[in-house]
Amino acid sequence: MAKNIQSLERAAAMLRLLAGGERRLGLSDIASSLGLAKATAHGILRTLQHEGFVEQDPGSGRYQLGAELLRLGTTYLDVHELRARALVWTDDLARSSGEAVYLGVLHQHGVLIVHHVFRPDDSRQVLEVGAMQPLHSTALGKVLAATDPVAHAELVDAKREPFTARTVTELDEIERTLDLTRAQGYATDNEETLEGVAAVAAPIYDRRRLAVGAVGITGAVERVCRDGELRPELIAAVRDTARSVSRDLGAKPF
Amino acid sequence: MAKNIQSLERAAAMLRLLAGGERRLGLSDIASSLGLAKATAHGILRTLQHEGFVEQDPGSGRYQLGAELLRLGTTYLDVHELRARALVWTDDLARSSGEAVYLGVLHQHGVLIVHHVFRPDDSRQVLEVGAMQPLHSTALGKVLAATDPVAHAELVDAKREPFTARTVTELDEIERTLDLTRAQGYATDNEETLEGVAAVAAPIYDRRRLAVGAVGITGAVERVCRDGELRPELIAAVRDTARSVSRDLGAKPF
DNA sequence: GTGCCTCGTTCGACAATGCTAAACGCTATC
DNA sequence: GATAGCGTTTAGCATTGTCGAACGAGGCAC
Repeated sequence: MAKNIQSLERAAAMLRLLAGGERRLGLSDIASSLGLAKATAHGILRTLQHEGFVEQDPGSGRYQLGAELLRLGTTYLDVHELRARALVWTDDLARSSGEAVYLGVLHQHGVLIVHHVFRPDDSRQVLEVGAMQPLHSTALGKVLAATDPVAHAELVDAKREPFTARTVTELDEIERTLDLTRAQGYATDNEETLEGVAAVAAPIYDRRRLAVGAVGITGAVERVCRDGELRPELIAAVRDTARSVSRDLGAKPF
Repeated sequence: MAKNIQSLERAAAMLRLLAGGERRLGLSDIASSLGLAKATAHGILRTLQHEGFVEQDPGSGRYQLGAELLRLGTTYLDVHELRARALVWTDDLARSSGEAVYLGVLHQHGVLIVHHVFRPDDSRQVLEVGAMQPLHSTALGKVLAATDPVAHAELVDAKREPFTARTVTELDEIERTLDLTRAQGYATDNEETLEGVAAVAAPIYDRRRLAVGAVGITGAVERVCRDGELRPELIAAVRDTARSVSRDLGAKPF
């Protein structure tokens, strides 16, 4: 394996550290967290600051993430082909289902939300684009783990946190769920991630028949479930949407 | 001035290049655009790819921005203090004015939108968080240029593009507008950026009385204007919101 | 089908580059 | 007013990233 550039790896580690820590971090904290000399950390931070990737509070001297990350992150969305193709279909799905729609792709150890359509009512909702969801408990995550080998490996390696009483963390049982997901072409999340919240998701394929993402809806269990199971018409709507997006991406329907 | 880390500067230039180019770029294009040897560019790109900041299309081998940027950019919003304080007030402003609300901060040569509340009706709207607005023609930009010396310098240096027939590009006239903005405490954009669209904005100050951002509303000129001027009640609402956020940030009201 | 061109990638050697450790000025604290 | 901690700067060394050239794989034209 070829060698990567040291200063870049360290800069990336700093950005992730700043993203993880709740509030701003001081230079000494950053240096000791990464095992670097203060001067080394300072040189990297100075450059990152000059480029807009980190900002420094003038008063305390502490560092936090910079605005350029927001600008570039938004640009990533603009270029994202899957997201662009899905935009039309997800709006329809939100309207027909009456629930919030999420579009996610595999990123590192979880699902990165790249598109989010609000539930079509006037309630206050926060945009979750850019947020991460776990692989083992969410509908989007199970779909990706069942259809993308890389996602599956990530799920096996990850520590599977129990979020609610219904969260499945044992690998054997999860594998059986993934087999079922592959067989029926969709996955559900019945209060396994959040109490009172259920979800359905289906995979999106590209022209090489590789899974490139997943689309699904999420809503209060009282609305999206009946007799403890996801309502069939919602499952059908989600699967139709996934198929439509796949076809837009060039996947053959047979 | 201290020296910055070369490889980091080059990596940042690459990310910006990838953000600027419409579609994916090839290695040779990137290397020649930045005046680097192909091997040098490849080493940086390989590291950026490993860290998730760029992705490579398996088929064509071309490079594009990576998902980690979206994740970090969203985290930037979560940590953003001004945005957090403004969240409550901007919702109220959108409801009372019936128009879309924007919150912006100075970034590089323009205004970066860090918060956007949709106009409270059922029309289809696209989220503009992460987008940039010019300093010389928008209400947010004029407010920042009038109250932040750094923003003012950026405005003077920038090339001021005429977007509509009403866009003011001459520096003398802009300076007079900025004087007026300082005197009355708000700025307007009367079809100077987009035909048929007008805006008002007011500055937000921190506890040291330094301008840290601007908040404003934007809407169709038929709704927000009367007799060719912004409606006074909208101006008052925007200024009230700006004052409330400033007070939340610790600014003394006197 | 074959040649050619261009692409992304790898290799090895050089020296420029970024790293380390120690000292600096500063602010806040007690 | 001494101290402890902060972010920052400095100087010198050797590690590190850079470069030019060569490699192998695809794609296009003919």
